[in-house]
Order: sequence, then C-alpha cells, then structure tokens
Amino acid sequence: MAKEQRKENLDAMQSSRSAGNPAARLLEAARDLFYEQGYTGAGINDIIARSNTSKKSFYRYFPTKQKLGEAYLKWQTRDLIRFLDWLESKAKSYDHFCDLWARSMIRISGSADYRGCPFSNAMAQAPDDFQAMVRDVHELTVLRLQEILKVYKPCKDPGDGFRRVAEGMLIQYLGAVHVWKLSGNQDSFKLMGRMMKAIPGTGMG
Amino acid sequence: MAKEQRKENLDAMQSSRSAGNPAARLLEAARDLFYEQGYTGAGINDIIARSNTSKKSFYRYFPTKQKLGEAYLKWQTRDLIRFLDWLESKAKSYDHFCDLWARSMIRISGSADYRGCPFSNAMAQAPDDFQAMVRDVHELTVLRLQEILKVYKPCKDPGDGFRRVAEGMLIQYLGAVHVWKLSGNQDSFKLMGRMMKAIPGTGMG
DNA sequence: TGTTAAGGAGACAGACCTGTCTACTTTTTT
DNA sequence: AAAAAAGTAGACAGGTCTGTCTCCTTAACA
Repeated sequence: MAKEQRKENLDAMQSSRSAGNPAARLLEAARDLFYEQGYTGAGINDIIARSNTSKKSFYRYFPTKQKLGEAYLKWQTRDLIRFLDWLESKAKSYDHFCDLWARSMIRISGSADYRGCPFSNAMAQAPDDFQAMVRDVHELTVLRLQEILKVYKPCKDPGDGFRRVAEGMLIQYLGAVHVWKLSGNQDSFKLMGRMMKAIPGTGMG
Repeated sequence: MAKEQRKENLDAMQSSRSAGNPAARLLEAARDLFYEQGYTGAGINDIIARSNTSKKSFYRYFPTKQKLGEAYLKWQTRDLIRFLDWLESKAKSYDHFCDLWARSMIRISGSADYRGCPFSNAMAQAPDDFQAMVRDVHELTVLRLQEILKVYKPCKDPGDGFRRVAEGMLIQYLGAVHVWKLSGNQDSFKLMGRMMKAIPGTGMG
C-alpha cells in the first residue's frame, strides 16, 4: 500500500473515529493522556501501552510525537467548534447565552476528568510550535463569537463588530477556568456569567 | 561552620539580595531562568552555568531542585505583595485602582522579558507540590484585595466583604494575561480595566 | 496456498536531566 | 603559617525520554 493511501485512511479514521485500527487507538489514547498529564507529561511509551499498539505502528502513522500532538489539537478544535455551535443553537439572547455558557462550564468542570481548557494547557506545557496553532484557535473563536453576537439584537453593536465584547468574553472564560483550577470552586463560573453580561458595550456599559 | 549557621546566612542573603555569594547568585539565576523557560525547562546545569557556581555549591544550599523552585516562588510572592502595596498606596478610588492596575500591566507587559504571571506559569509547568503554594498565594491575594477594597468607599460592600469582587478582579487579571499571551496585544489589559469597573457589586451592578 | 504487508513486543542508541562524588583551588579562621 | 572550610570544575551513575531497528506473529490477498 502506498504512503498516500495510508494517509487517506488515517484521515478517514480521524474523522469517523471508528477505532479498532492502530492509528485511531493511538489518537484516542493520546487525547486522553495529553489532556490528563499534558503534552510533556505523557510519554509515547505510555500512549503506546494504553492504546495496545507498538512503536512500529506509532511511527508508521505519526513521524514524530509532535505530529501526534498536532492531531490532538485538531481533535480538540473540532470539539470546541461543536460546543460553540451548540451554544448558538440553544441561546435565545445574549444574557441567555452567557448563562448557558456558565452553566455548561459548571457541568463540565464537575466531571472528574476535567483538567481545564485544553488549549490553555497546551500553551503552557507544549513546545513553542504549538503556540501558533493555539493562537489560530483563539482567533477562530473570537471570530465565531462575533458571528454569534450579531444574532442577538438586544446587544447593540459597539461599532467594532463586537470584537471587543468577544475578546472580553474569552478573558472572562480563561480567567474563570484558571481560578476554578486554583480554588476548586465552581463559583468562578457563576461569576463569569454575571460579569460577561456586564461587559461594556453589551447594553449595560 | 555548623549547618544551622549556613542556613541562617542563606536566609539573610535571600532577603538582602546582596549577591556575590553562591546562594544569592544561584537564586538570582534561578529566578531569571525559571521565569524565562519554566521550571522544567531550566536545568540545574543551566542555572549553575549562569550563576558561575558549581554543583557542589548548588547542593550545599539547596538539597534538591524543588527546594530552589520553592525559593523562587517565595521571591515572586514578595514581589507580588510589594506590587499590591504600591497599588494601594497610589489609588484614590476603586475606578482609579482598576485603571492603575491596567496601566501597570500595559507597562509591565511591554517589557521584552515579560512572560506572564509567574504563578500561572508555575501552576502549568511545575510539579504538583507547587500547586499548593500557588493556591496559597491566590488566597493571600484575594484576602489582600478585599482589604484594599474596603478602603474605597465609592464601592459598596455587597455583604461578603468584597470577596466576590476580589475574585472577579483576579478572573479578569488572569484572563487578560492569557489573552495577551495569545494575541500579543495589550488591549486585553485596557479591556480588563473597563470590565473590572463593571463587576456587579462595585457600584454598577 | 503462498507471498507480502501490517502489526506487536521490545532491545537499543543517543540525548538529556538530577544528584553524587572526586580533585584541585581559594578563602577564612585559628 | 597551618588547618579547615568553602568554592570551582567536571566526571560519573542512574534515570528518563524519543526514535530506530530487529524478531516474530498475524492478517490480507493473489
């Protein structure tokens, strides 16, 4: 089988997540271990052991550990986009959107295996090359939030296409996750929701 | 010289920062390198090389790398307290306090060697044992901010001794630093200052 | 059914890191 | 001045990690 063919199969696995094949198992194990222990904390031997594969398979599908890390970030990005889509589909207003986000964070952070924002963690623990990817995800999220904000008429456009509001929301979100990590208390997310509603330019400021 | 005597000398060096002796030089090099490259990124060989000392001296004053890391965090904590004291001494009102904080962050983040909040970085990169120390610093900061907030009469006490406001301010701060890291743009600090003033319970909410 | 590719298990090299230990030089103290 | 402590320089052991390579088994396919 040619290399290109193998690559196509890998892409198919990634999107369908059918599991069973080594590449999908590796990616699944990597997602869990990278998120639990960080990029540097999870060794490829750990990932191989958890996925019940072998070094041979690992280096067949991923030329380096870093490539696996990039695949992990892409996976997380897909999850993030799904989450934003879901938020948009449910929210009836800007305030409702903030409440929904806060409540979601309370639910998510209640899970035993929640470790905070995977992109924040990657920024802190992963090699410099990842920072560009995380930057892209951040910009993508700002733009997506701006699109969503346009829908909510109660929120007057402050003139810059809601960019400042979107960035404010992400400041709130990232800070709240950080304080949650520090305090172990979900009140930071409740506070996040209330402060989001009060961002200057959303009808109150 | 007895071990206790040596220990006392080390403490004196740390507080006076007289430099010239190996312990002080080591701590200074560690502060720079830990902050620049993170706890795991900076090896003891790097620290020894930069401080022009030797392994012998290193392990005479610091039984392990971790102990040096703890000394580094203590140093940073002293700096943080000094910063809060300075803010309190200058601020004339809550709004002024927020403005001053935002302007300070813009100034600080303009420095070429600024790498973000040293405690956030330690949380992410350092061993678990450090997390308890960072948690303590966070709680200390919340309490200190509450004390400061009591001074500013324009800000009405919402009943919890301003704890919620203080936590909100730290959410803003940590989030703004994070977004600054992502965007490289100091606007996040300007936004931080404006959002801080709008925290519910500070006169607007 | 026989050939060929994929996969599993793991040894191994090379790099890096912490912490110990030796050899020699400088400073301090008596 | 002599002895003792402190300091520098660096080899070394023991551990970790990534990535390569070999040996063998299993599955796919002609």
